[in-house]
Order: sequence, then C-alpha cells, then structure tokens
Amino acid sequence: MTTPHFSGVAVTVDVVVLTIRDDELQVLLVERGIEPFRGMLALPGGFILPDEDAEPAARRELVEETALDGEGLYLEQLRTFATPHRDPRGRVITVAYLAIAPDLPVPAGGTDAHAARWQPVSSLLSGAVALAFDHLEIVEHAVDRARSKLEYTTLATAFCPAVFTMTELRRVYEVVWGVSIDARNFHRKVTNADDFLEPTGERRVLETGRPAALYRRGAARSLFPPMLRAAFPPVPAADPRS
Amino acid sequence: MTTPHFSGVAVTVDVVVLTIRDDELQVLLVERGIEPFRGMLALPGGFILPDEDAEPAARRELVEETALDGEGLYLEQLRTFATPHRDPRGRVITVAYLAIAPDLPVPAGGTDAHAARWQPVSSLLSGAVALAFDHLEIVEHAVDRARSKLEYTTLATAFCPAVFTMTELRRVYEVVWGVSIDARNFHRKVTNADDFLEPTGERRVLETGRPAALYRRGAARSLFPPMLRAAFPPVPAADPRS
DNA sequence: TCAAAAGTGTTTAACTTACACCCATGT
DNA sequence: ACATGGGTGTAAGTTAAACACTTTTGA
Repeated sequence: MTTPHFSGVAVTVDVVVLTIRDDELQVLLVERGIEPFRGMLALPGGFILPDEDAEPAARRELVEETALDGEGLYLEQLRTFATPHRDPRGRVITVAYLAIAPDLPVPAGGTDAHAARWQPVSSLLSGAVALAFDHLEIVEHAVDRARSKLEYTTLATAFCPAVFTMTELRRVYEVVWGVSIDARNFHRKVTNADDFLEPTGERRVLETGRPAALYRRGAARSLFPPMLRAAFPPVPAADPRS
Repeated sequence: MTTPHFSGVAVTVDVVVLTIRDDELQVLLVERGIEPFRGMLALPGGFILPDEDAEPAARRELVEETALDGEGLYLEQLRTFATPHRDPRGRVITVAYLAIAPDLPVPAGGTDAHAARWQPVSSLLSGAVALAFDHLEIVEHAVDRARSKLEYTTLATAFCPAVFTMTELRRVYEVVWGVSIDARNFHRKVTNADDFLEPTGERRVLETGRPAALYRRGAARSLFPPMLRAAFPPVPAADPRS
C-alpha cells in the first residue's frame, strides 16, 4: 500500500468512431491480424506508451490503424473497462473513447490500415456481426452516449463536414435517433439557439430544388433549449413497395 | 504489439463522495499518512487488486479508508486520469468514481479510517484547502457531472435518505445548483414525473408548520420532462444583516 | 390566534406543434 | 410549367412561471 503495485497490468485505449454513411449510423472497425480473435472485427486501439496520456494515445492509434486523421475529429473519453478476464492474455484494462467523424471516405482499400472498414451499428446490435473481446459492450455504451449528447449539446455538428446544410444536420438527428423530425420546426429551433450555427452566407445548389443555406459550427457546446428525443415520433418502417 | 506491455504501470481507483451537510455540498476526504503528499487531504482510493473489477475496488477502498458502507450508496464511474506524471512515484493511472450519499454521520472521530472528514466543496474550489495529486481536478469533474445529472435523471434522490420530504429533495437542487426554486411549482413538477417519487402515505411532523408527506425513491432513473438549471434564478447573496 | 411550513388553484405568458403557404432552382 | 426541396407565418394546444390562497401543525 505504500508503493505502487506495478504488478502485471496493461492499459490500452480503444476508440469507437461513429459516422453517418448511407443514411445509417456506422462504426469504424479493423480486422485483427493476430491472436486472440485473429480475423475477427475489433475496435481500433492499442497500448498506451510509457510516457503518453490516454487521449493522445487514442488519436495515435486511430492514425496508425485506420489512417483516419484527427483533423476536426471530435473525441471524448467514454469509460474504462476493467473486468478481470476481458482479455485472455492477462490483466488488460482499456480506456474507451468515443469519436465522431463526418462522412470521410476512409482508405478502406489496399493500404495498410489493418483493413479498416465502416460497419453499420445495426448489424452489430442485431448480432449479425460479432466483435472481439467485450467490444460490443463498448460500442453499445458509445451509441448510448452519442444519442444522449445530441439532446443537450451541439454534438450533432460533429457528424457534419465543416460546412453543411440544415437538412444534413437534421438527418443526423433522424438517423441517430431513428425518428422523423419536421424540417420547418427544426429549422426554427436550431436557428434560435444561441451560437449553435453560424451562417456562412453561401448557398449550395443541389440537383433539384431551392438552394440551401450553408452553415458552420457555432461556438456553443451546450444546447439550450435542449432537443428532446421523446418529443419526436419514431420513423415509420421502410415501405416494402417501390 | 503482439503481447501486452506489462511495463510498470499501476492502476488505482479514487472516489469522490458527495453529500449535503449543513446546507452545503461537501466531499469526503482522508488525510494521507504516507509520502508523497503526507499530511495533505486526498480522495479515498487505492490500488485495484489483481483479480478485481474497478467498481468493487472503489467500494472496497471506501469501506477500508472511510468506514462508509456501500449500503444504499449511489456509485458510477466518472472518468480515467492518465496524465503521465500525475503521481511522482511513477506511472499511475486512476479510474475515478462519483458516489453520492445522504447525510450520514461518518465516523470521523477516533476510529481508524485514516481521519476521514467532510469538507465543503467551496473551500476546495476557492483554493482555501489544497488536495494531493490532481485530486482537485477530479473533484471538479465530479461536481460538474453531479450538477448535470440532476437535470435529466432522478439522481437527486441519492442525496436523500430512504424516506424524505419534498422540501429535502428541493434543497438538494437548490444547494447543488446554487439556485432558488419555487416550492409550489417544484412540488407539482416532481409529482407529475412518472415514477420519480413513491408516496409512503406517512407524514413527518416538524418543529413547526404543517406535517410534510414522506416519499421514497421511485423506479425511474431518467427524468422527463427534465429539470433545467437555466430556468431557475441564482440564489441571492446571503443577507449580511441579522 | 399567530407563525411557519405544506400544498392547491388560477392566471398569464411562453413555447411547441402542425400545417398552409411561399420561394428558388433545374429540367 | 412543374417537380423538388428550402424556408416563413400562424393558429391551436400545451406547458411552465408567478403568486394568491388554503391547510395543518406547535406555541
């Protein structure tokens, strides 16, 4: 008790990177090249270096394993998982991070990057795709956290590129929560919230329809009044016709 | 990269126990008996055992160091602090926990319990009382978390004993947020929220005034609609007269 | 009968919701 | 002209804030 127990414990970081692709919430995974769980999908992550803080370690592992740069990437600590036998190799404690990225095309192709790929979150929660270690539990925590923080913070903008339209922002809420939101009331609500959005003055011309105003993230980090999930109807099931 | 780095890192837990005493938010501290920071105040905590999960370790250290039993104690993981030189003895990473207790008289007297004592949070934030290691930063995070969670969860009941009055519950919000709340609207709001409170049917007779109805915690963990801090006026400065 | 604290009812203002309607562009 | 998506106005409904008032106790 008088001296630290430097007794056979290792500390890792694991990162849950969420994004929206193809109108779905997706998470960035890597294929494990070594035992244990060789060939299975896992969260990007690795050991903290002897003189490194946890957050820089998370950013470093992300670059090394997925070639996803921290450029404009939102990153926050999620929680630490320390269940005794969560890693068959021994006592390994992991500090999990939640990251949120705009829909950047990750070099999922032939580069190194341990075969990094985007995977729909729904395919993990349904059990259709299995994850190594306790990484499914970590993803569940990350998704819960993201869903909560959309309510009281301006986190939704982290899913958008530096400049985005009102509809892109609204789709973030709709996809992450699985709800449908009235575009007109949404517009009023977010433009009324102080410093949530900053108009660029520019407009984006789409294939069809009236050009949409473009916005940047504002300075606010908390959102008042909050956007409450419970106020929106769940999205209707996809129509099997057409 | 193929084998865990079991390289000289130690993992501890530290616990921020908050309570309300004398109409003030207070935190449970112990006096350090050994170097480093001998004689200074610190959070209760210690090393995780080789085959122990983090949360049981937090409960165990609390019992060992402060004789505060986990009986009815709310406990949740706060976050992990891994700044390289936060402990002068070497690489020590700590998993911090937030606990909330009703106003239990802790055996702060002659027992072992490393001279555990309650300390007003304000005396720490003002710098009047110093803490060992980075424990001030940990307390700040804990207080922020508690203040936030009062808004969207039923956490406030964790500050109250098993059976409590409406006024005791309201004082939790007022003290933790430093606001003043209309007793009548508060009453209506919390009794309307589903499963926040469960009436016992009993009443408590005070020294003066009409007896207050007694309540128990209900089953709900989230609070809807939320109780928003921003909606309440800050408490006026104490009146120097009288 | 008074003081003090608990609890109810009512008015008024603020906010949300739903939706009719208008705007700006490409084809 | 019309289809498509962007954006504004507004009326109805809902919620919350302020506070007068009643209830129940001890002194």
